[in-house]
Amino acid sequence: MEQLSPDANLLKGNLDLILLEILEAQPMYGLEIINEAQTRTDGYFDFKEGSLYPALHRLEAQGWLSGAFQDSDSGGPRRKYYRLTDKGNRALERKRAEWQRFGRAIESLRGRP
Amino acid sequence: MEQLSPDANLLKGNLDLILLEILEAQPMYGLEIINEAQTRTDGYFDFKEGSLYPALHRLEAQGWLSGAFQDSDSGGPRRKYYRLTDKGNRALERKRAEWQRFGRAIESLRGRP
DNA sequence: CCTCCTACCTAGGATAGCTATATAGTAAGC
DNA sequence: GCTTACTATATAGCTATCCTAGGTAGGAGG
Repeated sequence: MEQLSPDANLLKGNLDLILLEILEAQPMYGLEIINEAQTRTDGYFDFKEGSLYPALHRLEAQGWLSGAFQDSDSGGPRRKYYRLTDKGNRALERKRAEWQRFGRAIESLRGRP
Repeated sequence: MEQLSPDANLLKGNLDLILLEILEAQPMYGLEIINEAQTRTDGYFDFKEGSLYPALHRLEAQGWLSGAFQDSDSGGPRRKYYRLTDKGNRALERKRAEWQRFGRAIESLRGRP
C-alpha cells in the first residue's frame, strides 16, 4: 500500500475519466467504485464520498451513466449500480483522447532552450 | 494551428507544472510565456492573462520563482522576468514525478473485468 | 494629441473536489 | 426490544483555481 495520494487539483477534470474507465468493464455501486479504485492503484486513489456521489450524479445527469437501485446480496442497504451508456462510451473515448493530447502538450514544453 | 484547447479543469493543478517546465530552460516574462506555450503546443495551450498572472504571483510567493522587472529591448513597457529558484527546480522534479505517478494510476484502471 | 500595441494586474464568478454530517436499512449481542 | 456497528447513499458548506472582463500605464507612429 502506498500512502501518497494525488494533489486534489490533479483530479479536477480527470475524475470523470477515471469513473468512466472503472465502469467500462462492469457496472458497480458507489462504495465498490471507491474500493476498486484503491485496489487497482495500491491505495493511490482514495476517493471521498463527498467527491464521488456528486460526480456520479453529474455523469448520470449528462446521460453518460445510468443508475439503478438493487438489493444488496449480503444483507446491507440497497445499492445503486451505475453502468456506462452508449453516450458514456463515446464520452470515454473523447476523454481518453483529450488526456493523451494533454500529456503530449506537457511533454512538448520540455527540453527547449 | 490546432483549434482545440484543453478542458479548463485539466489545467487545474497542472498549471504550476506547466509554468515550471517552460521557465526551466530560461527566464521569461508574462506574455512571452503565453506565446511560448502556444507555439510549443501548436496553439493547444492558450493561457489567459487572468490565469497566468495570479499563478506567477502564487509561485513567486511560494519561492519557486523569482521575478525581476527589466526594460523592454524593443521599446515597450517594462517586463517582469521570472526565473526558477533552486526551490523551484526541486518543486519541478516533484511535480514531474507526481504527474508520472498519476498517469500510471489512470492506466492501471484499464482493462479489468 | 490620439490611437494602437504591449505589458502587467485584479475583482468577481463558476466549477469541482473535500470535510463533515445526515439518513436509513440490516445484523449481532444481550 | 434495545443498543451498537456496519453498510450505503446523499448533501450543505468550504476552498482552491481558472476564466471573464475589465483596468492601468508606457511607448510608437501618424
